[in-house]
Amino acid sequence: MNIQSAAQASDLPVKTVRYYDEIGLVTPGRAENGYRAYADDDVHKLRFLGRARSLGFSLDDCRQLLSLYEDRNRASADVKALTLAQIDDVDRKIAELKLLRKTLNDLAKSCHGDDRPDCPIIDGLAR
Amino acid sequence: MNIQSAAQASDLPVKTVRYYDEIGLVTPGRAENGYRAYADDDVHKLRFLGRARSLGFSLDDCRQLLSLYEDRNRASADVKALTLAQIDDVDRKIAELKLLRKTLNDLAKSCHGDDRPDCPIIDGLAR
DNA sequence: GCTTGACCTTCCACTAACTGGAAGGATTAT
DNA sequence: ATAATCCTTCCAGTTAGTGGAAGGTCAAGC
Repeated sequence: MNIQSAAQASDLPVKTVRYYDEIGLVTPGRAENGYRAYADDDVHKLRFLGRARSLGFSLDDCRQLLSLYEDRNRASADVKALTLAQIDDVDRKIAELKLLRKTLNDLAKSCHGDDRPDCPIIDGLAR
Repeated sequence: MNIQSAAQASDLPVKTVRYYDEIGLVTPGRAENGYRAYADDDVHKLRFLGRARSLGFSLDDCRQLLSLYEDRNRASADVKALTLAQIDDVDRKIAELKLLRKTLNDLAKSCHGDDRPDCPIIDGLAR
C-alpha cells in the first residue's frame, strides 16, 4: 500500500505519515522503487496515533503506547502499568478541561452579547 | 517599571514578556538606557494576555481580544462569539477524552497483569 | 513510443509560542 | 573597585507538523 492509500485509510495527512516514518514511529517497508510500502499493521498503528494525538497525547506518549503494541515479550504487568498511567493522565486532562469549560462558560453567561460596547468577558479577563 | 517588575506584576515569565514585545502585542516605551519601560496599562494588558492564554485562547485570538479590549466601541457579541467557539472546542476535547478513557479502561480491565508475556491490551490494540 | 498527470522521493524552510543560553552593557550594593 | 544582579540582543532548540521545490516513477491515452 502506497503512502496516499495509507494516509486515507488512517485519516491522516500524507505529510504527517511521512513525518511519523522520519521520526521512527511508524516505519514501513520499501518497495523496489523506493516507495514506502505500508502493511495493514502499519495502517493500524497510524490510526491509533491519529486518535491518541487528537486526544492530546504527545508523540512521546504515543511512542510509549506503541511500544506496548510492538513488544511481544513485555510482561503484561508492565503493559497494564503503562496503560493505567495513561488513564490517570486522561483523567487529569478531563478535569483540567472541565475547569476551563466552567470558567469560559461563566464568562459567556454573564455577557449580554449584543452591540453595546461594555462586555463582562473582557472585564472578567482584565480583572 | 523595568521588565522584571512588569513580569512579576503580570505573573508571566520575563522571556514571555519580551516575546510579546517582539511580536508587537505589548510594546512598552524605552528608557534612556534602552531598558523597556512598562506603564501600568502595559502591565494590565500583560495580565489580560496571561489569563486569556491560560484559558486556551491562541495568541491570534488574544490579538483580536486585545484590539476589542482597546476598542471601547466594539460589540460585546463579537467577544462572546470568540468565547463560545472556545467552549465548543473544549466540549469536543472532553468528549473525545472520555471515549479514550473508556477504551484504555476496557483494555486494562481485561488484562491479568502478571509476568506472562501475553496481554489482552496488546491484543486489543492489534485488533 | 511519447506525453501528460498523478504519484512518489528527499531536502529545506516555516509555523506557534515560547524557552534556554551566550555575549556584552548598565545598575546597584558592599 | 568589584561582585552581583539587572538589562540588552541574538542564536538555537522545542513540538508536531506544513508547504514547497526539484526531481524520479508509474499508468493512461494517443
